[in-house]
Amino acid sequence: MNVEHDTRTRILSTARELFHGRSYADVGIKEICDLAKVQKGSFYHFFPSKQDLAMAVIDDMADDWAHGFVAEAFDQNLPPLERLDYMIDAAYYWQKAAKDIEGRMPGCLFGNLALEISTRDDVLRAKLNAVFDKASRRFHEALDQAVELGEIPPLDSEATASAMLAFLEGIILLAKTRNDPEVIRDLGSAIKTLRIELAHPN
Amino acid sequence: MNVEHDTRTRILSTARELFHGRSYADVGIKEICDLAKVQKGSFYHFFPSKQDLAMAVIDDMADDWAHGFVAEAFDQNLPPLERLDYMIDAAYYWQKAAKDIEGRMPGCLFGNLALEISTRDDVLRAKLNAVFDKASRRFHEALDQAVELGEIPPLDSEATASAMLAFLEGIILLAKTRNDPEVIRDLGSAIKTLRIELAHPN
DNA sequence: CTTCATGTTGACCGACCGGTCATCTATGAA
DNA sequence: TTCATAGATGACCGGTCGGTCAACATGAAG
Repeated sequence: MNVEHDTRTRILSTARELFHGRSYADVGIKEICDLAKVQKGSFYHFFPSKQDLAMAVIDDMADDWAHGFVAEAFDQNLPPLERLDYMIDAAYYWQKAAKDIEGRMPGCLFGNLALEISTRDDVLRAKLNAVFDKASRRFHEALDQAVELGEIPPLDSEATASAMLAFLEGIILLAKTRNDPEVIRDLGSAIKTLRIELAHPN
Repeated sequence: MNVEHDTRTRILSTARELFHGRSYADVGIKEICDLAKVQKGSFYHFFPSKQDLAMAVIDDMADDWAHGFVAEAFDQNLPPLERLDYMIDAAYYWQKAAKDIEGRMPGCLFGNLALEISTRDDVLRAKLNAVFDKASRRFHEALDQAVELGEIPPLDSEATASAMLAFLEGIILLAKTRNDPEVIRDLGSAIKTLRIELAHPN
């Protein structure tokens, strides 16, 4: 067992929770250490800086995400268009659960961090961008398959995929501002109506 | 002339710029004072706390916004559906101008603040929510008029309006993460395809 | 038994945080 | 001329920030 990395893991998951629930700037290293029951010197043994911690947190969350409900939602056995609904549902239930427990909607960690730090830290911005790109590719794939199966007419699937991801982030943003996860369900159904036509192949 | 309020105005516009370009937590009162050429004591003469400053900044920006290009975009003389494109265009040009000057996309001040502080400060959250509500009403009105004019079939105009606002915020978020204002134009066109049907009137 | 790497401890650093306050100045009305 | 008020000044507060460091514990390899 990775007892050797237990401390690191504890730091990581504590930081993830705190960053997600509040913000990057608002959470101090001391607070993370206290909650994770780790000494400050130990922290800096594993993470050279707060920025490095943020990088690790993003990686960690992106992994859990990709192998968790995103993998479920974009299951190849599901009809492509149903995957979109599944993704919305997953976001809804996640945020609802969080709100039921903590009383407030944390929103999407990636979206939160992106808006908070992408003007200040280009490295973190690039990393978050990569996460979004990867997510966008899932939508892209689903759309291409839907076209192949004749479920929808041909369209600019790459741009539409990005638009769908943007819409997902947007409704989570709005839901968080309203502190009401139901917004995700109420508006989320519209994701399938989004559509960007193929450019004229002049 | 309001020389009497010149100091206050300088604080306000400086804070607005800094909050918009970076974040709430990352900008200190000292920095605002230095840039606005105001003494700290003077600052606290006008604003009881940083939170009050944020409130004022949001009000200030919301005013400029409502009377500025939002008023233009949602001009009653424009065909309803064109207003949507106009709004996307306005967002695009604004962000592009900002990037050309400062090298980075600040995104939407309201969206930025909403994700950063709405889990920590319910008063500010409520204020931002009100701003979004007001913006949503413009979309709502445009949609209702489009239905009236027979330009689009009847739909749940209120929910669709919210979805459109969410989409706008979402593409700005994605564009900011990519640091590329073109994203707004490329994806923005899809806003008109968003559609939420009326609930079954069983 | 020694060596060395991995990890732990907690005191410590300078800088900065949001916020306070006594003091001073400028203005305009009585 | 007096007086009240609005505003400006900058030193000061306790606390926290991200980060450093030398000393120490542990355990496996030689």
